[in-house]
Amino acid sequence: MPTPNAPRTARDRARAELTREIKEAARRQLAVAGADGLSLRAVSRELGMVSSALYRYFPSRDDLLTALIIDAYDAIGEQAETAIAQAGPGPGRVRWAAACAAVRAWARAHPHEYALIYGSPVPGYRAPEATIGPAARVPLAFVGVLADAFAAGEMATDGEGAESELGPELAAQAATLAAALALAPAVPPSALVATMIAWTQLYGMISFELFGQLVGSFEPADALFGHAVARLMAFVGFS
Amino acid sequence: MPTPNAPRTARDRARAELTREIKEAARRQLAVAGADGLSLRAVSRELGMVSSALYRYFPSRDDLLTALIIDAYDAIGEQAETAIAQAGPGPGRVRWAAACAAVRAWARAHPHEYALIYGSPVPGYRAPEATIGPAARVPLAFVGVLADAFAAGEMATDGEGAESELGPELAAQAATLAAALALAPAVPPSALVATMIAWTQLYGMISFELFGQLVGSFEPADALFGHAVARLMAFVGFS
DNA sequence: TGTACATCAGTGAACGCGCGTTCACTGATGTAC
DNA sequence: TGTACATCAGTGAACGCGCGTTCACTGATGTAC
Repeated sequence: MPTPNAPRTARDRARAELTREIKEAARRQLAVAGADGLSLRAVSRELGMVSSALYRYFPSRDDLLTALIIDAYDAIGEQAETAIAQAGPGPGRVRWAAACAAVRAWARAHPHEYALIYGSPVPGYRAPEATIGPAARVPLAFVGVLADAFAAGEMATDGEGAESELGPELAAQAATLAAALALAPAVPPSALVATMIAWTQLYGMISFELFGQLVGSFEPADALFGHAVARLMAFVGFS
Repeated sequence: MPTPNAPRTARDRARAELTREIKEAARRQLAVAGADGLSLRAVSRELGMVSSALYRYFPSRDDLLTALIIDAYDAIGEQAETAIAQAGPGPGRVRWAAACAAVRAWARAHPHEYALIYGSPVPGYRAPEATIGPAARVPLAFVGVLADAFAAGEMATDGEGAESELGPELAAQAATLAAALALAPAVPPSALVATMIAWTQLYGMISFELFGQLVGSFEPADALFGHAVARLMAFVGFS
């Protein structure tokens, strides 16, 4: 009894496999030439096909690029989610730290895919809506850890002054977001802001490391990363 | 009496001016096509010249790119330095905040040049050593503010526990850097690490804003930025 | 001040290259009866 | 189970394009005497 939605025929199986191989070859291309330099002809060459054959699988170069972007977002998101799950049901700070380490590990293992999704945008390429969901997985994973920690009563509450510190505009943005994510009222807006700051910090540190801005100062970056993650957890409010 | 080192002849003056115009046209090209897409032919077209004429000014495409990179680093560095100088001799936190705001303002005003220097590296392009000095100006500007604040006794010292918190590897890296920058012993290594973290944070936030990762959450980012800068100053130790 | 020569900026043609995409085609695989 | 037809994957040639770089050249600008 075959799995539902699984390819039925040999043709379907061959198609699924070739689609995967095309994306793999394209990912290898990314490393050599970057997103701008991704070339259908180079991909087809690597697969021993004629370039026009790729059009049976992807309607255009941009569609292939989109597929790679979605895959990359999904991969790094899944890595974060898995790390959180494997960190088990202990204190939230363990899951948080595991997620940070997982994101960095994925980035270091796939620097060109990381650059594809978090680097400077490719001029002339407009990311379609289908990328929005996958792109949100990593930040949502962090928010999930945060919400669980609040539910478990682990978080240091800043007292009544916390919200006013945000200022009216930021408080409003955070409240809107908290409502949209169904976090209110358990998770205070200030914690959401702190998470966003922690996430931009994580991103900044990984990008500096990968893009070579740390060369000559804090390289290798393991110690700096570990230290920053620890400090950031206190900043977000993990006890 | 002409300024020393100033162009003497009409030919020299024309050369300096055209060099400037070429770089300006190239910067406009960056916005359209990105660093990868920067094309000598497009630049020459915009200037009404034949493409081979550019070789009188830049020996190759990569050399033009290098010139743009150095200019961009110098421009954002100078912006930071100027902002610090204009913030006057008051408390260091005022100069620090001014520097953060200046860096963000420059990035928003020149997003494509920002992407050129801080975005994902262009595959196949190797930044020459001449970029190292200009690249260091912004972080050094922050370090300068930090050192002044320590000299003025403004910084909250963390007590004797501060260094051990760093861990041996990070403490060693920071100590080496502090010595190289002639900051020891006035500026403790932990403050240098905190500055580095603040700088990666600043970079992460600006990049997220510019590269569109904030769309749908904390956009416009002014409030988030102001809040983060304030929190980060406390983190670094400004009182 | 005037002349002879050297330097330099810009031209236009050409080189060899790689690219995305289209199109009519052949032959293999799958489907309906 | 066997046959007739439809679907689909992959081919190879071609389209029009833009690119970086080289090279011999012309004419203007600068310099030395």
